Amino acid sequence: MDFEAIQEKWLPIWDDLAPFRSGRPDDTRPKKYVLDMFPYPSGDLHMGHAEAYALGDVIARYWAHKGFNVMHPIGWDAFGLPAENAAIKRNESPAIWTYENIAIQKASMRRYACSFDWDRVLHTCDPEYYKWNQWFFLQMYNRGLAYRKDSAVNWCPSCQTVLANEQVVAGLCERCDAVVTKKKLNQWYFKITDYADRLLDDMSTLEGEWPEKVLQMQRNWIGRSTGGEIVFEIEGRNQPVTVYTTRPDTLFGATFFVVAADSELAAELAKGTPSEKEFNAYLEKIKGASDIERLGTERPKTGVFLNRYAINPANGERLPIWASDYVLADYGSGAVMACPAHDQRDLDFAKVYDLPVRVVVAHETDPATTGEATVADGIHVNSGPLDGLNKPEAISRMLEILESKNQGKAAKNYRLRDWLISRQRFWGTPIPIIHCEKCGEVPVAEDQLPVLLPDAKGLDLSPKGTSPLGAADTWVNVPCPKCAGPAKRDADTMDTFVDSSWYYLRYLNPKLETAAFDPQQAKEWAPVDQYVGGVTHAILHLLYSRFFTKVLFDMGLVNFTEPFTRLLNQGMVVMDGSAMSKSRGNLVKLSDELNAHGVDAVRLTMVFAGPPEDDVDWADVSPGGSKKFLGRAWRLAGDVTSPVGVDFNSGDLALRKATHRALNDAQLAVETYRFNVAVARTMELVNVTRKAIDNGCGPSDPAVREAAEAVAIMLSIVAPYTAEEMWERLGFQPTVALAPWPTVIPALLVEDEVEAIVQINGKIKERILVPSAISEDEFRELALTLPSVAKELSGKTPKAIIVRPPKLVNIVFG
RNA sequence: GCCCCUGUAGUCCAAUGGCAGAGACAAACGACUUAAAAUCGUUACAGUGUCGGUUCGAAUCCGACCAGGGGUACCA
Repeated sequence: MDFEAIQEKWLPIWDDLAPFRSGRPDDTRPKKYVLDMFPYPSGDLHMGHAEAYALGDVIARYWAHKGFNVMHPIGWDAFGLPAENAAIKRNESPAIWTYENIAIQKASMRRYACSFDWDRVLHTCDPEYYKWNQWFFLQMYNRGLAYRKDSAVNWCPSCQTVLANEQVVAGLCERCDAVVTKKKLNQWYFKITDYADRLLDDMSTLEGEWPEKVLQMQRNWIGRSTGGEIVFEIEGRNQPVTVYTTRPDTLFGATFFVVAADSELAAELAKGTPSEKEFNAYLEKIKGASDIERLGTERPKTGVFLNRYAINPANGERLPIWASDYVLADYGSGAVMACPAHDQRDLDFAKVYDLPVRVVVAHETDPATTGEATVADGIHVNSGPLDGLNKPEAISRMLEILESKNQGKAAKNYRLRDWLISRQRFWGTPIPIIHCEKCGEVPVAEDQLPVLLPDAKGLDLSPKGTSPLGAADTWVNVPCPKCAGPAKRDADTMDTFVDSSWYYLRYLNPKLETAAFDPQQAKEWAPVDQYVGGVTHAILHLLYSRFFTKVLFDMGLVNFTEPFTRLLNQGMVVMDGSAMSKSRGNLVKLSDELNAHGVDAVRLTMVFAGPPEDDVDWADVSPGGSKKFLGRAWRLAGDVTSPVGVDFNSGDLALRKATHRALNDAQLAVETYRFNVAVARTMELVNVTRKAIDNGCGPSDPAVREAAEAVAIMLSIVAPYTAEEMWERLGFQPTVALAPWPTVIPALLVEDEVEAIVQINGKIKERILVPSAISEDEFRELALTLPSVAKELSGKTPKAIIVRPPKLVNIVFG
């Protein structure tokens, strides 16, 4: 079997037949939307793509065989930094590099036999696409969900650019390994925190449909906690400060008060005090601290006493106020009540500065001497009205007391922060806002969209800390839409995660000019029935897309609140136990593997390697073995001598049973993501059929044809070229991709007789053939009258006899 | 530190609480061959990370521990 020739033979035929076009209006088949995460066009496809798309293809092709109108689109996540870097290096527009790579990847996907609907392709860098990013931005803006604020962002002093969190690896810039620092910039945000509760609570509908791991990661990321807000008066300040705590029950144990050193509150409190100088010096020190230092887990606590006091609302005590960097400025109110006996961080701090530790929850050990804060439940002491209560009782009692005095209330808090979408980069979606000295922020009118990117020619794209767009004078300087005075466009571009948050809807009608997507089509196709992609996107992309979908629901544009009904995370392809990389020298090139073994063998190897969510170690698998198997399957089709349409009913019963058992097991396996098992069933059927041909019913038996046809169809979800060849050899017209999955005949799944085991005290005594329909009484009787069993029984009365027809009888003696 | 996942033949992996083996890789031997490759056939290989518990019965359920992997990083 010459796979090169076979590949060349079928590609034009598939182009012609386009079996996976899903847009025909007269198509009455039920719809199914299968979506692979779209690739970033950096170079050609690699082994990771090969695995992901092989798995997505199994699912898409399977449902097509099962009679569904499957939509399986592909596109490119085409904005992003690598294009910009390539552009700088090659001194040309990022667009050229991007579209070149898209063409390369597209050709590889075609060769890889991906069952994509090539009529639905989209590229996020097309103005026709990013126009709608801008439109969504304006909708967000109008709904109060897009806003600007100053905040400290990751900054690489060497590259002179802002970095996303994902680009900071262990405190270092992923590109140049410089130590990343923080820089304060005015940035755009989407208010995802408004949706925190819904993002969390709606996950109950994804239970069992998404990997538990992903749901867990999202829950942790959102990080909802419950507790209370407590109002502290500050001596010498009119305004009180509210702090959030999960442990209002320990308020009587508070011995000091801490504000985030980098917060405005800290600066204000320090001002004019004897501590001001010391505070400023401290602030300088921690501002210079890199993430590396910050990441040190054993980092000792530091801080400055501000010579100010807060009043504990529970007992009127004066609490010294400290400023420290162990309190985060952007969580809660940037200030905490410190109860060292029952909070480890507070205890660590108290130990450094010799602050008092007061136990309010009784425990065998004393935190002050052990250095271990006691966080467990216990009886409250030294706490006035809370004495004698346990933790939950004390929490609600304290909240009642505070509430009655207007000094606090129950509250929730989230770890989730708003989504920073500004990027100081060229190759992205321009933010459709114009800044006017007189009118302030003015949104671009919807009918003026898209705000096109300027020509990159002549622009300096090299990173320098400000957006390259700002230097495009003719582009950036525009009259204010409101007052016609001089104004400037916002020069930042959007995070590319905006692009991918709604692309699944654009596929429904990627050429639509009047809207981002067609709500009617969305009703018919969306949400996505099956999403397939890497676990690397477990948090950000999936969370953002869920957020967008909820906003769209609130806008009345879609009638669902979750974008992806089922999610499959495939593992990575690794080599010798570790991720492939050039520097490690363990890179396996996909094109080499394809040239050596053929597309089908590589796809089969990916699918057969193990459960899809596990990593595939290319050192552990055998594309050569896959190729051999494909040859065996293919030869089967050539051996069949009975004609197309022969009546299978007269075929060899044993082989027919094997065929229907295999079909049944394989479909069950595919539907539960056990693709490797489905392949094993196919291999089993091939082996059985081979034996039937050579040493059994012979090649002319109709059951052999039935089996070979089943193999072709089962194989076509994994190895489309081989399956197509088999289908042709079996006398059919192309394409096997549209052949219906054979209907499993239930009667052929039933065995007349099965081997049962008889146990005595759980140990196997006998194996007997019994009718599979045997009744419990008959089965028990049969087992008990076996000579060897009867011998054991003589004179003794069993304590219990467990009968599980038709598989097992267990006779238990005391 | 906290949270999650996974531990089954030499290797990758299967087994609704019911005979540990479906499938494959690698190995050994054999057939074919002048020989090799390819192909075909045969064989061998573990008692399921450890300890305890539940059960008539545990790879499977529960608990502790060990090992590997992943997520997260002072979130009050």
